[in-house]
Amino acid sequence: MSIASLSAKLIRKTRSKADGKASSGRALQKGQQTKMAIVDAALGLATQIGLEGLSIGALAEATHMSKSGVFAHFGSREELQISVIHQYFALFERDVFYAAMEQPRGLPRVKALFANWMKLVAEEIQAGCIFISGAVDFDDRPGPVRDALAASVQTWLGAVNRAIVQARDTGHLRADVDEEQMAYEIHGLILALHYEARFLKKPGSIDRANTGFENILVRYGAPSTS
Amino acid sequence: MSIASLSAKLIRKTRSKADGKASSGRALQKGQQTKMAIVDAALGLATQIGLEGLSIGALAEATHMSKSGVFAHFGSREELQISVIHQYFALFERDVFYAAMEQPRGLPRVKALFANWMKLVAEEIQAGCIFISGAVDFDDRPGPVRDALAASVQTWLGAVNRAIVQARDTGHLRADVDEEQMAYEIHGLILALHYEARFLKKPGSIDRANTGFENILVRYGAPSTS
DNA sequence: TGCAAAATAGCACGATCGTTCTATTTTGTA
DNA sequence: TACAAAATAGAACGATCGTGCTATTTTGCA
Repeated sequence: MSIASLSAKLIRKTRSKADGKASSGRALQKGQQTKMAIVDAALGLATQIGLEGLSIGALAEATHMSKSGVFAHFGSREELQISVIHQYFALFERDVFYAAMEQPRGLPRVKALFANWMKLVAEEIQAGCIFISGAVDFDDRPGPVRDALAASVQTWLGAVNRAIVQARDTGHLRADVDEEQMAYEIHGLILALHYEARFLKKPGSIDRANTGFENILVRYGAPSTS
Repeated sequence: MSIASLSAKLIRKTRSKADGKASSGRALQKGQQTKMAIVDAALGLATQIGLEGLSIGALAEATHMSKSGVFAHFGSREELQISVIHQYFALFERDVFYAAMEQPRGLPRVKALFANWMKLVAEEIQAGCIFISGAVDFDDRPGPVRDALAASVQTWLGAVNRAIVQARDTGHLRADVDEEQMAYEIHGLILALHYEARFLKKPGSIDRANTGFENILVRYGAPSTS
């Protein structure tokens, strides 16, 4: 719910053009369509070569447009990168967050969040995850891109924390569970999957991440539950 | 031991110039000195902006040399990056691996490996770790740089695995411990520390990593031991 | 102390980058 | 259908990149 409203705000901010010229009633739509197509292509490129490696020239070639034609939709490379981040966030929200919200509160929802997260990152062993690569690209570079990326990640991690708290309050987890600690350990399993599977190409990493999650559940699970 | 011999091989390969001209008995040394100074400066730059962000121009400015003067020592940017990787590996080996080898085999050594690793990464919250940033930079780009980086990381993770096996054989860990699984979970704790502390600037991450390690020890520790 | 070799500097190259400016084409409506 | 606005293209800019080529300086030994 709160992750949704925040995401809506982010997307709205992206849609509005940077310049302050009030659009005089006219509502053309062709531009919006191609802009969406460009952002989609940009997301595809960014997952492979990272947000930093994303260049307008390569993006123009991928979309069969001119550099200036692509550029005009964003006004700056930073704005393009931010659009990509918001697009990825929306995708992440749909496939991981909302899909898990169909499960009842408590342990089932926590399990679903992790399972969906795993599924996405497992696909990203081939494609790359901009929440992870972007963190490295921008961990030392302040600015609006970094802010947008950190905000998206923190929103997501906050959702994980809330699900853990609910599971604790429902009695599915031990009463003394520190949700930040549990979320931290889960986050580590995901990051290790991306590192060992994507970079080191080590087989069996997915199983190890799942086993790690089961170990965490055993440790933090309420005595009554398995 | 084996991590040492491999490291020696890597360093030797770096020292030898790329061209095949047999140096005719003469043994000048000034060049080696400045080359080491350049590599040190390059390592400092690379930890901040990453191996990919490392440029010869910036490095020349940092060392008060000309671009071509710096370049001549390596012959290519890739060779420079590889030299930086080997330099970082040697540093890592000294501060983390060898320092832990002073502890007796078994649980003490495993604990020391993690503690030293934590100490280094905790310092790198400010500086950045090229084993982590490099993994993102090169996870989709084959070549000698990627190979050198992956080889260094795998050597290190192999050392961790061996220490875990020793601890299991010594009876300090449960007999059914899967060393790959335990090393994976430890690796995740380190990666989450780098991510949450360096990128998200979230306080308390160091404590969470240490708590996570204690949790792992409780789960995998032999029943007789604490 | 001279002299060859090594080390360093200076300069220029092609390529790519983000960005700006000015046409030209396309779009949606009055 | 005409017309203004929006969308796109084209060309050029300054900057930076890695790299090669050619001086010039520095080094270490005979």
